[in-house]
Amino acid sequence: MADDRLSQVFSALADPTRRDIVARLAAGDATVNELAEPYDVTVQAVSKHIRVLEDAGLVSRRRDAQRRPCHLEAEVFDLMTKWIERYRREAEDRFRRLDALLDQMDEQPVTGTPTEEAAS
Amino acid sequence: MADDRLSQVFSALADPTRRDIVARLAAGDATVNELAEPYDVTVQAVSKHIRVLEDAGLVSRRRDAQRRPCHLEAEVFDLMTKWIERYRREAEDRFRRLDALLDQMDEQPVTGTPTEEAAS
DNA sequence: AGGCTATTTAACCAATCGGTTGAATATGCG
DNA sequence: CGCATATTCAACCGATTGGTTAAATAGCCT
Repeated sequence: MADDRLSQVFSALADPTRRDIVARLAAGDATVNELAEPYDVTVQAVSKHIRVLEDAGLVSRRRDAQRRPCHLEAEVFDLMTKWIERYRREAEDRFRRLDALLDQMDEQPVTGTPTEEAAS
Repeated sequence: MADDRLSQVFSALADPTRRDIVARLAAGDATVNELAEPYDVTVQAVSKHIRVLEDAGLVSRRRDAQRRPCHLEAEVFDLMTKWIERYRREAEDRFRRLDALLDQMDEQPVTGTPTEEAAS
């Protein structure tokens, strides 16, 4: 994986277990053990998943005695949505222009040369 | 990588070269060779990248003689934005409720027991 | 048919990933 | 202190990834 922030975030969310962890953290903070409970992998594996989310900036952690509760940092989502929305909009605009062109051709079929069109 | 659609899409966009390809396709369709030109990897490597984007449903392809022009399928972005927005909203709502609670405590500091509060 | 261009397939390689087990570290509690 | 709990670190393993080179396939053009 490339080490830029956007790549890290997309990559972190490319794993279903990590997405599920994020989903659960959206409802409230939780410790590693709490998060690990529903999955049938070891707590060490979950600890690694959390590390990935933390490195991506999606999760931050407090200290509470021997516990390390996780907190979702939802602002990072903005990075993704901005990227996504930008290119979605570009593609949709292009699509709309094509639609408009087709409508225009429907009303006024192109039968001659561009020169003829310019003369009208 | 898990084989569910959302994982595929996130995973496909976790690579900067593939994100750049998507960005360029947002401006208009292009062939494999055209897409490969600016990068200093082989055209075969780019062909593989396009395959990944295609499998994720982000790109579709026409046939034009020996060329295979790529077209961006922006609808798939919806899958991601829906997922992201859902949990972002949940986390922000939680944050807002916490804010409201803090404001309330500011106006009316908690000095007694819950029983006292109920009696007032 | 034969050659040129565009693209994919195959086989390989080093690095990374997601998982494991086992040991280490950190902190609260009696 | 000594023990239990929570979490991480280290070493390892098989599968996947992103790249390579070399060969195969597909479809123009003369």
